[in-house]
Formats: sequence, C-alpha cells, structure tokens
Amino acid sequence: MTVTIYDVAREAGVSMATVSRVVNNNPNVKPQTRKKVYEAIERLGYRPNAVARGLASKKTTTVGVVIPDISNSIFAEVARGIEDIANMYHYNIILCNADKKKEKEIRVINTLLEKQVDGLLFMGGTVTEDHIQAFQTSAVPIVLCATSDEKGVIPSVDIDHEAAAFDAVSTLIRHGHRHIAMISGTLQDPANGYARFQGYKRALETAGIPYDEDLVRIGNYRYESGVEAMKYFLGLKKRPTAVFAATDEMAIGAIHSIQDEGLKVPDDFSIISVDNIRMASMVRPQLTTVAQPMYDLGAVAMRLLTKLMKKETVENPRVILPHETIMRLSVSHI
Amino acid sequence: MTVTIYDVAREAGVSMATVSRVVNNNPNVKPQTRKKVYEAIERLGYRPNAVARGLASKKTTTVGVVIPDISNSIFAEVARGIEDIANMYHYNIILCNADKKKEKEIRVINTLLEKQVDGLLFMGGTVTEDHIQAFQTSAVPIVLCATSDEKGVIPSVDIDHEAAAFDAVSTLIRHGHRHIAMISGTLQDPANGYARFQGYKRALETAGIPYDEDLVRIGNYRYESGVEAMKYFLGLKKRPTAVFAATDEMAIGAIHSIQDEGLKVPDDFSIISVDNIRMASMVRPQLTTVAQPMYDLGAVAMRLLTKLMKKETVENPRVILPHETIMRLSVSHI
DNA sequence: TTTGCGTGATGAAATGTTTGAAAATCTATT
DNA sequence: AATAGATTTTCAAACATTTCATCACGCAAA
Repeated sequence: MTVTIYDVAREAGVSMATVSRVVNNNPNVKPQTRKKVYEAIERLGYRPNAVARGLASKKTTTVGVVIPDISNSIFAEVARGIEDIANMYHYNIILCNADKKKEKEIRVINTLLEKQVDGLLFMGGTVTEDHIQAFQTSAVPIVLCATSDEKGVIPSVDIDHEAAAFDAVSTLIRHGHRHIAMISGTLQDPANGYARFQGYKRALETAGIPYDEDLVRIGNYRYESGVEAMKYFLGLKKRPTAVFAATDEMAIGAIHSIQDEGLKVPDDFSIISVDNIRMASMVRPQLTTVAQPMYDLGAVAMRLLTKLMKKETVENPRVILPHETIMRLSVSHI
Repeated sequence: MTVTIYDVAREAGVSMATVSRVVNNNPNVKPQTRKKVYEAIERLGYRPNAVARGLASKKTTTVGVVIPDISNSIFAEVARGIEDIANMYHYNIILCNADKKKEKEIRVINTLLEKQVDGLLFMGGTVTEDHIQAFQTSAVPIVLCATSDEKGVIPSVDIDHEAAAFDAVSTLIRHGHRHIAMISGTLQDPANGYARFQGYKRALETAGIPYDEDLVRIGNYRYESGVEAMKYFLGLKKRPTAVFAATDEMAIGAIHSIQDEGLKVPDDFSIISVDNIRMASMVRPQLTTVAQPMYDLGAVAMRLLTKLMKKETVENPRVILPHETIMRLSVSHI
C-alpha cells in the first residue's frame, strides 16, 4: 500500500542505503545513480516516513512549545516569532496551551518529551521546583521564553519587567505627576505582576514620592478589570492624576472608564502601561506604553534553542531583550 | 542510557508485550502483574517513546494544522478551539503558518504528511486544484476550517460569509440607510472578500437600492486600510450615511477616521462589520457587528476531524455554523 | 604485477514499540 | 482426574528508516 524506501530501491535497482543517501543529500553518490533514484521516487510517489526516520536517527526535527494561551494576542505574537525561526531551521512546532496551570504544564511537558521533541520552549507562569524537576528528566535542551525562573538555572529570554515598569512610571513623574495610581496584576505572578509592581514602587521611591497602598488595585490583566479599577480611583476623594497599568488592556479599560465619566485622557488623567499590543495604537487617544518586543522574544528564544540543540556553545544563556517607551497620546504634563 | 520497554520488562520479570499492555491500559493483565510493572516503571523512570509507538502502530496521535497567521487574533481564536478539542481527544497539534501563500501551503501539507499526522486541518486562502491534488495523495482525513472550497469535495466547516454580509447590510437598511458604502477585502479572496461583497450587493438589490461602485473601496482587512477607505468616503461630494466593512478591524479604522474629522459615530455615520473580534467591544462606540463563532469554527472542525480519523460515518461533512448580529452602539437610525 | 587508496555501493544491525499467533496457566465442569 | 474454556503471558515478526562496517572497483604508484 504505502511505498517505502525499499520499494524505491528495487525500482531504481540500488540498495535502500543508497536511496537513503539520496534522500538525505549525502554527497557520496554518483550523479547518475542519484538521477535513477530520483526518477524512481517520482514514479512511485515515494514520501519519506519521518516517524521511521525519527526512530532510526533519534531526531524528530520537531520542538515542543508550551504556551499559556494562544488566543491571547501577546502570546500569539510570540508564537509567530517562534514558528518563523523554527521554520527557518527546518523544525516544526507542537503547540500546547497550558493556561499557566502547573498541573497542565507538567503534563504537556511530559507528553512532549514522550513525543521525542528535539527541544522545548516553555512559556508559563511561575517556574516551580516541580517544573525544574520535569526539566531535569529531559534529555533535550529547554529554554524559557517570556517566563522568569527564580533560580536562574534554565536558559531563558525575557525582558526586564521591573525596569520596564520603572521606566513607565518615571515617564509619568517626568511629566510632573506625583499622585500616581497603579493597576497591577496579581503579585503571585512573578513577571507581569510582582516585577512590574516592584518597578512602580522603585520609581516612586527614587522620586521621593511616598507609596500609598490606596492607589494600587489588583486586576486580572483584562480590559474589564481595568474599567473596574479605574472606577475605584475615580471614586477616591483625592484622585490620582495619572495611572500606570501593568498591561495595555487594563490601560484601555481605564481610558474608557474615564471617558464614560465624561472626563478626558490625557487632559484629566495621564495613562501609561507596558506591552504595546496592536490595539494600543488603534484606540483614542493612542496609548503611550513601554513596548516589549513580543515577536523577538519568540524568535530569539527559538534561535537560542536551535543553538543548544546543535550543541553549540552559547555565550549567554540568559538573555534580556531591551524594552522601549513609545510616546503616544495618553500622557501629558500636568 | 535511555530506558526502554525491554528494561522495564526485565526489571519486572515479564515480557515486553506485557509491559506494552500495561502502558496502553489493555485490560488483559492481571492486577498483580500490572502493579509489578508500574513499580518497575516508577523505579526506572521509564517514559514510553511515542516515535517507536508511532512506527509500530501507524498512529501518531498528532494532527497537522495549517493556518494563515497565528498572530492574527481571528486565527488565534480558532486555533484555541482546535487545540482544546484536540486535547480532549488526546491529540497534539503541529502548527504551521502559511500566510495564505499557495507555495508555502503545499509545502507544509507535504511535510505534515511526511510526519505521519493522523489528520490535517487546513485554513488558508483559496483551495486550488493543486491543493486538491496534495490532499488526494493523503492517506489521512483532511478538513477545511474557515476556508471555502469551490468544488465542495473536501469536508469543511465555515460560516456563510455571503449571508453574514447580507445580514449586516440589511441591518443598516432596516435602520433607514440607503446610501451605504462598503470597505471590502480583495475580491480574489473567496470568503472574506468576494462572498462578503456579494452579500452587500444582494442586500442592496433586495432593498431596491442601486449599486454604486464609487461607494466601494478595497482594503486589506487591516486597521490602516479602514482609515484610508473612510477618508476617501469623507471626501465624496455625496457622502454615504453608513458603511459596511468586511472586517471589524477596518470598521474600527473607519470609526477613527470619522472621529479624527470631528464627526461622530453613530450620529453622523453608522458603521457595521463582520467578525466580532475582542476589540469590537473595547472601542468607543462599541462596534455593532455580525459575529462569526471563531472558537467554535476551530472546535467543530477538530471534532469533525476526530470522527473522520476514527472512521465514524458523519452525516454532514460540510457544516455551516450560524452567525449572529450583535447590536452595539455604532449603528443608529438615520 | 602488486599494493594501496579513494569512491560508491551494499548488507545488515539497530532503533523501541505494537500485535497477532501461540503457549502457558488457571477455573470450572464433568 | 481429565477436559474444555477462559484468561494471561510470551514469542517474534513487523514497522521504515539510518548508519556502520564491509566490499567492489578502478586507478595511480611502486
């Protein structure tokens, strides 16, 4: 039924070792023989079986990607970076959503390893001891992407979330604001939550502004929670003049909350955040934000993984990509 | 080095066939033996090799997904639906971006088939003869997702784009509009382009409104092209009172184009479109649009594929999912 | 003429499972 | 105690490649 390398060998009158050479572009085959083999392949419609190849060669040219949620535009963008570079090096990717759930993450890591991926790209929430454990049992390299690892023992690529938040809040301060609220994510989340919150506090401290916990609300990164948090700030006797949101989505929610109250951004409130999702420039006023290079995070992580898979020595296995403040229209001088 | 089923067999004092049975939950194993085997597995840290399994069983529990662009939020949403259902049936997905480029599409289809996927989910632009050709050589089932197939020979799930557009434009007409512009996609694109344009024309015709080609602009589905097209309409001596955009993104571009001119939506112009991306409700005014069930498109397509892979007979291999008009705030009576 | 060498080609083992047929073991029936 | 059946277990053949060791061949050098 299915045509195998053996059939091709018979058809071309050579051994199957020779066919294998031809298919794999091994130079040790006479041009004339090569031609015969190609013709036989064409004639029979032979398609190499990558599974058999994988078993024999112990390489699958496939990498596993665990991602929190592909329908989140940030991760989707990262995923595109990953896939483009993977493709460039002739790898395919198996994509698994794990929703930042530890259980699910560990489970998919294991199935991915069972599938004999040549490497693993991990994007998740916190990297726990159990994760490290699972990684340790792996025979193939692993790199963390947009994911922080307390211990710093696993190769990774990410941005400096604390510094990004610091820059965002400092921008507000430079514009004369001193009464600055924050819409944070959960502090359990080391990167988007805790680190960004720390950056906020450090910026305040650096400017000699006292920290006021009434000016901090915890959201869930989504639009609606930005709306809610801002409603709260609007209800305060002493309103802030600016707000820093941990994500663009929450910032946009805050903007609409303000506008729905008949107030204006940036006239009445300045808004800044971190991420730079597509939507940030598709909203009025366009959102000032600290951009994280999402595509590059994926691309660089994948590139790093290819090096590790080829056992090349890499100078720095923990790379921090630069962030950049994009001044648009949601921040003004007080 | 790596521990195999044979090692486990020796450790547990049984044959490797028995170990295989245990691992695959075959009932014909005495509980006591099963326990011994589990212990041996635990002790040795055995992890089944899915590649070897795939070779022996001719099943990989992996399906290929070709997608235009995962960083596009619409496809990302569909992909999530696909992955959730795949997961539910214990399949993994190999994801390939093909950017609606025929070349790339054919290429990835072939590598996916080489990798012995158990099935293929295809999302692309036009399905040409060459695609059909490639599909024909496949031993595994294929389903088209959010992709139209002229010939109607391949199982598929999609919405009725023509009807969705018809409904959108009819909504405008029901609100008293008779001077209705359209921001279309390229007419080369059968679904989002041509079909939606046809729906626009039919709605006009049904209402006895003459078609005016000056009221149609071709965009590229993106925000900026919506901005541009609307600028053009604003420059017309006889402006339309409403515009139908083929996608939400272009509609949002149009809204901002209008607002930047100091005009108002829906007071000065009514706007409607098709898609219902997340952003549609995160923009002011919130966008009235005809929703296509993106997650469900993926989920239903994957479900259909699982049935095909199990060789279950399916009643209707070409499913059309319903669309729904979501009335928000960008459309008003004239 | 023999030796040595490089190029191409072959043979066959190895890869880690599944699986159907055969064998072994157990249970119940006579 | 013997037999039939049912339940477990083992044997060994696939599965489709890669790859290493070997070999054949022709040619240059001795």
